[in-house]
Amino acid sequence: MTTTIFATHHYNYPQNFIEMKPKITRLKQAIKKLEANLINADAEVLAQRLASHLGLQVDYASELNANQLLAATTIEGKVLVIAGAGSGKTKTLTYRTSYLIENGVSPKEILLLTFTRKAANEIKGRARALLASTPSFAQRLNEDLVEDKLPKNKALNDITSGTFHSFCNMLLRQYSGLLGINPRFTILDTGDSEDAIDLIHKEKKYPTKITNQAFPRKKTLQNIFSTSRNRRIHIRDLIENSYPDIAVHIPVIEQLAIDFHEYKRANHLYDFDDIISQVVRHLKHNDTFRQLLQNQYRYIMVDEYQDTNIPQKELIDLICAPTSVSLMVVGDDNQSIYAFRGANYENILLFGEGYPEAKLIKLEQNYRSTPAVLDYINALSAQITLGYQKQLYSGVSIEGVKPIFRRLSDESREAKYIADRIIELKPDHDYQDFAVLCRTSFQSNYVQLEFMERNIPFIVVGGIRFIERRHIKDVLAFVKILYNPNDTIAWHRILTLFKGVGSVTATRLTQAINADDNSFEPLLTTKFAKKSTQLEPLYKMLSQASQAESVEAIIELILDFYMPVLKINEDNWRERSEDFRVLKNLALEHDSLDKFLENLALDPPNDSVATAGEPEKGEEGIDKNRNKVTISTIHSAKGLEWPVVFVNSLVDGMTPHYRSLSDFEELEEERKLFYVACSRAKSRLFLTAPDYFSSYSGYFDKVSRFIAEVPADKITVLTVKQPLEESDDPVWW
DNA sequence: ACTACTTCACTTTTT
DNA sequence: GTGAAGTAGT
Repeated sequence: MTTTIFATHHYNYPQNFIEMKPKITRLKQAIKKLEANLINADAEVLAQRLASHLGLQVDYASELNANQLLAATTIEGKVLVIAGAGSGKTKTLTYRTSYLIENGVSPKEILLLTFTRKAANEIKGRARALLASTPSFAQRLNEDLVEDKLPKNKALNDITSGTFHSFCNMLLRQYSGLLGINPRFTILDTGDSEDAIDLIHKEKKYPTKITNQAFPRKKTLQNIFSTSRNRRIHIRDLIENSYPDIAVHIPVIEQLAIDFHEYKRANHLYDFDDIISQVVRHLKHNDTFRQLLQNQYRYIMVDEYQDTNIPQKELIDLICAPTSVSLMVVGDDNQSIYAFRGANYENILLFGEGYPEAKLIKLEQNYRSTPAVLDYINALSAQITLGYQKQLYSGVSIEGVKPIFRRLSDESREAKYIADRIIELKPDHDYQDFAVLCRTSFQSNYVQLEFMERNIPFIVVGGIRFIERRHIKDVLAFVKILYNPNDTIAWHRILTLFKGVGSVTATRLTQAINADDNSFEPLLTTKFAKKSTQLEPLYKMLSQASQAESVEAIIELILDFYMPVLKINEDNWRERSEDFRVLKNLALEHDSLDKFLENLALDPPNDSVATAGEPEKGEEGIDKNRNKVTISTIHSAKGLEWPVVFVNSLVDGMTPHYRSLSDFEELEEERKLFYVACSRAKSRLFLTAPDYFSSYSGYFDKVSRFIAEVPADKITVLTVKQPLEESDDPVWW
């Protein structure tokens, strides 16, 4: 029996474990079944495979390891690739893409779905570089191109790639005729959806209270509607199970969901869920549409499959239904951390159930971490109840340093300890080699403070996103109504900016405009016109903007109008207006309104980045702006890596988060989250925990169970006997 | 429609 | 313990 750290601690197991058992059993069976279809790299088979294509330009065999090569060259059938942390997943997809093309697959037949556009572009870009770097292929490409008078590298641009949302958005617009929908729709982000729900609630005059039980807030409602759709749970069941205190409102909420849906359809509005679900609906009911896509996309690759939700899985299944369509889904079941957004970890575990003939390939060689770190993350992996068997191994023989766990009296000490280690290791590293990963963004505050005091430059990832800032949403609302005058949510947002115009007037005015064939005249002519002196200038601005030549010109006009309004409404208008520069730059990059709006909605700039600290003076060869310590939430760190990683707040209640303690699946996801955090480290991993954590939610003082449950030999626990230089704190168990 | 008071929810957030 | 959002009263 292995000794674990803090073996004396007792942690309550989630109460619903018993109920979970049948589900666990089913999942385990599905896993076992697919494990039986595991294919391993057989040198002979691979050699044959490559030999049969003597014309291959890229040297796949020397660039990839055996299983990567297997995955890259298995191009028919349905395949699940379990790609462990740091196992070269992107590289494999890149080489597979180029292998497909070298095998004569037309780029137009390839569909590559990822979770960010960045990932899709990276794979495409790297595949292009790969093919271009082999002279004869590049030449061949060019010859084709001269012939077809196509721009350079057009071939790879023809690959359909992007996120599920951008793919579906494209389909809805491109096939609007076939599907019988209006292609000029606008996209509601989460906040817009909330506003819409609230608006409908008021318009329909539904009760706000039943027997003294308050009606849920718009945020809660949006959450319920979205979860209900993404996880395919009836609103009634969802509320009864997860929101029991609002059960009296179920009938009204169900009706509201229907109203919300009709409202969106009537006004050409799609929320994030609609974009996918509507495509799924059309695929199910429109045979022409389905066959069209099935014939077009013959080679489909899906990245991060563990984080797909049910509608996304259905979308893939509908297109991939014919056995002739090739499907490769890639993911790591240990890294599914987005259940709160509807991601369904069962998709990856049940892959073999949907495709009984499916093959399984595992990438287990890790190119990131030292053996000492790998040993630890393998031990963490062993604690995860459900998943494919996997054992990561390192190609590196230098053992490295075991992860270090250190408990400190409070969060400030924790931050100090982290800063100390950075200063200590700095001689051998750049600042950009370090990352501090936190369970919640709030937990980074102490670290930020400490870094500021010590002049450690840092960059914070996460927080309020650019696109969600109020003034950005305001400006975009103007753009939206120019594109889709039926965007009642945008109208409402604009009109209520003005003093004297409230919810009622805004709704009436919007109705008048929509009823008047979307002319802006009612701003001047209706009895509401004199509610605010701003309406006439608004009319003028909109009329001008609708004639404007470029997106940039439109933004300029809007800003001229909006700046005075912002000055009245916000004290920090100067600070806020800084963001408009970003907006203007984006406008320059787009030549049409729909592309501009689409990009902002589906690929928003990640400019919510706060920075501080003095850049290093005279440091050579390093971009000052980039040489900073990263402070990030664990979620935002997924897919990234650093030589030195710190994970803080390892108190049971913070990590795992107290809201997850009573639910088996939620606790399991927290465990995976910790796994993601630790597997970001290349050579050094520091784990820290304060002595206690207390808030409105309770008082927590046990070390995280994720630390406690791992065999003691995998980690170095610093104790009193190994004091740190300035350590005057007692060491806490 | 605006304001002052009260209540409530409160991780994570690739879309 | 804190902010946003909802309610009641002007």
